[in-house]
Amino acid sequence: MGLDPGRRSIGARRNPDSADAILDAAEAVLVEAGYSGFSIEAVARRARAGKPTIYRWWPSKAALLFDVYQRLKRVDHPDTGNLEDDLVGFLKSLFSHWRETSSGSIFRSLIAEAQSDATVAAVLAEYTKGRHAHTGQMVERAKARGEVAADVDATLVADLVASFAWTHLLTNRLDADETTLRRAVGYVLKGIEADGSVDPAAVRRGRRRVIGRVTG
Amino acid sequence: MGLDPGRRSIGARRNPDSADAILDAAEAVLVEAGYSGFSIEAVARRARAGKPTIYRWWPSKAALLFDVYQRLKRVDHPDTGNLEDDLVGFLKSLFSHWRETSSGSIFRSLIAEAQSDATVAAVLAEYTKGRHAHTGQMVERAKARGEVAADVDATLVADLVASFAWTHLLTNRLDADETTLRRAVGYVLKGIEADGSVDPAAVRRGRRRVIGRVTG
Amino acid sequence: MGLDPGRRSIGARRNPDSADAILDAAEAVLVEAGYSGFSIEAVARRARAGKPTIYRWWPSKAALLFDVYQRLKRVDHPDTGNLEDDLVGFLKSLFSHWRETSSGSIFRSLIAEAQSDATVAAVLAEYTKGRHAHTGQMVERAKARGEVAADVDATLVADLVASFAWTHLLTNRLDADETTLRRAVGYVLKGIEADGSVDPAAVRRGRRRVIGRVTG
Amino acid sequence: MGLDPGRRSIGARRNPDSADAILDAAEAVLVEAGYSGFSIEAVARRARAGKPTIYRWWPSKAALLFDVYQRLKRVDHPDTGNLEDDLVGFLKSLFSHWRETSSGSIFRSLIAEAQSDATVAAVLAEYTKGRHAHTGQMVERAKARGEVAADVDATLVADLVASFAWTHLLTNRLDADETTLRRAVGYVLKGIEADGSVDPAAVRRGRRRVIGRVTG
DNA sequence: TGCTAATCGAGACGGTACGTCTAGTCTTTTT
DNA sequence: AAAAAGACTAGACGTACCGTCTCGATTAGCA
Repeated sequence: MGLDPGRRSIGARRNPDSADAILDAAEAVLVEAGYSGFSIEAVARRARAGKPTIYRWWPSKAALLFDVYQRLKRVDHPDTGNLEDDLVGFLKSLFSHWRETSSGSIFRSLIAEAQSDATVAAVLAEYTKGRHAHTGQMVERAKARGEVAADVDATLVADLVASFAWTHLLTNRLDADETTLRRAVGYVLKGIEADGSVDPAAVRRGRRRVIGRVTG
Repeated sequence: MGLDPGRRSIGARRNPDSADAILDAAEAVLVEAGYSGFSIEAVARRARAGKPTIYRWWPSKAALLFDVYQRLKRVDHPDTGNLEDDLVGFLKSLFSHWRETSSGSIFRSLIAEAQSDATVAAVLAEYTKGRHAHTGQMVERAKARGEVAADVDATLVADLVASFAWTHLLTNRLDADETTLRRAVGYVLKGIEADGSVDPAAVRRGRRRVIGRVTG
Repeated sequence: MGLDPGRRSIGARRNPDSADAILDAAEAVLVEAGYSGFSIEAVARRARAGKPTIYRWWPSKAALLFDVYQRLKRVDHPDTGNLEDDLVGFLKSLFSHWRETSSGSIFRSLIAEAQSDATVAAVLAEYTKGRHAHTGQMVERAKARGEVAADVDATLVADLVASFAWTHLLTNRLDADETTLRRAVGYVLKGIEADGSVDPAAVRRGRRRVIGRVTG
Repeated sequence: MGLDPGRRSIGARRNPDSADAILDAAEAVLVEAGYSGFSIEAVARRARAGKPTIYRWWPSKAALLFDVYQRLKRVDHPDTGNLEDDLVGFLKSLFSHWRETSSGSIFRSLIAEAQSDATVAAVLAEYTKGRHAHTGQMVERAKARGEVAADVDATLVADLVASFAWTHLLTNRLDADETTLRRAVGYVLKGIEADGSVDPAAVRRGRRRVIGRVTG
């Protein structure tokens, strides 16, 4: 861990060991004590760092959280050649990433922090926008393949999907199974109206229930 | 406001004036100082109430927030006889309610609070579940009318729609115009696939089977 | 003890059971929790009485302490026919009374209380004056027997002896053995005994009154 | 007063300005509001100091009182070459010191505090012991001069004299005139002189007039 | 090589809020 | 009329953090 007791200044420039020790400590504190126990004071104690050292490099609690999150965040947007699988795969990997690393706790904390700190909110908004654009590319690829209507707002679709993920994170429902994720994605992709025509469950069972507008 | 300086005990039972003054003060503090400035101490000061009086009736900051929210929350689930209009109307009224009253700030704060306090998280989860069930009834009505496939998971649809609302609240995007809301609802209702008619299984097998609007 | 759970009002007059229960509880609280844990609140809880009931009959914490003390205080001023034995006996019985009942704690508390409450101080002063007069009677009896010079200030002697007792109480030194008490009394006595020989007043007037054992 | 608004940390060590401001404030609060109005909160307000700064250096209310008292306490034990004058002088200077500075209030408070806090009691006991030893030296000097019998317990004499002072402090009787003090001291002294028969006035003149047990 | 400047751990500082405790007052209900 | 019950405002308790500050030590890079 970053508990290097003899860590000192390395001269008139940032000591990367300190930065690492602080990020390590921040993650550890968050995991062990939760967001409510996460304080600059606790991180400094854990990292054997002076508080000013933290404040020098991270202006706020959230900035620190953000860096910790960035260090962990590696969610790929798969390209299976099929939008449903892309989206389900994205949600699955995001959920499991949030569940199995500390990144879930961190991101929750970040969202919470944004509710009381406007600058954090701005940063989070910016970040979210970027992520939506990124996720939206899966939809754009589907458009290019002709899977999806050309006038569909890819960012809005990304927003719908990401929103679903966010709220499940925020309400401790990251244990959703693949069936539920696939069903949710299916609703966005194919709709739920009676003559939207495909029953996803039926489809999965290998049968089709044609419901409407079928003639002859 | 509730700044009744002469408020006293009314005997060995709860004084509703005090309760009101505290809820009023809580709302005012939240509006004026934001979630970061929202403290029991500040509420007590504003309400001219003793802290123990607050703690006697609300075990936590969140419990107080919750009551303040409940006092304001009046979002109806319209019954227009048409699911799209129902859902768009629901989102519109929810967004404007959050935008135009303090309930938006309060609910954001509540979600934030839930991230650091497990009991709040539990209460919020319970509440959310109830709201989803309620919203899901719009879908159930549509099912009954035959608008929506019988095996659609109404709660999941409600989840999708509510998630969209939550994230817009949490990221300061309550200014979404009706067009955007209608489009988002439309995606869930009708799907986004090119002609609403792709058999995903087929796609998964690399082929496309046109299933709808098939003539002859 | 006074923990009668079903005690009720007995109508439009003071309920002696309540008074007793309160005094019992006050004593018990003082013994169990010490002066720092002694509060009207705690006494009310212990006595299963309402705080107003206590305040109705005892205007202050000290008034209650005083009554509790009075209930216990039974220190006799022995008359052995010899002043030294009288005073030593008095101190012995006072020390053991303070040591072996709760009255020591109570009186200490009373003195402490008097330091922050002027009305208590006044009551205590009055009480002390009365006790000194009482104790002084032992000296007066000795005067009558000719043991002590006629112009000795009996109250001042009582003051000296009582002061010794007070400070030993206040500094947890009630374990003084009889030898010490007798020695202390002895120091005071030999100066006032009829043949202790010098009349201080006379000395101050520049004259000497030889009192005893002078020959030639 | 100590109302230095810009007082700040001077690095990772105690700021003597803060300490002074706090001691000043403590004394002022005690003088102005009395012991009942003396709270750490009030001292912090008065000193413009944070409560934790006070608690960092003084573990309890009493520790603070003690330091304030120590700052003021300058009672000399005079050496007039005559024990009576030494003791009367000591009492006179102690009484006037207690009367004319705030040290009287402070010491009273300290004694009161000791009645509810065992650690304070211990400190006070230690302090008292030290003072008695100190005062006892006046008696020891008198022994060396042959004024006092060799087997007299100097500490016990000091105890008797100090007890008299304490109780007068605790019962608002610091207005005792010199005659009373001299009489009280006289009572104790005449009993401890070498043969119970010295004329103090004569001693003061440097001569000893044997008055008792004189033969032929 | 010696000086300057930035960085480090450390921890004190003035503050604010926490959640609990007690003070003393008040009113209703019960006897 | 008095007791029980318990709510009320008020404010102190001692603790945890906040974000800022100053210190003395350390070391890179410039002179």
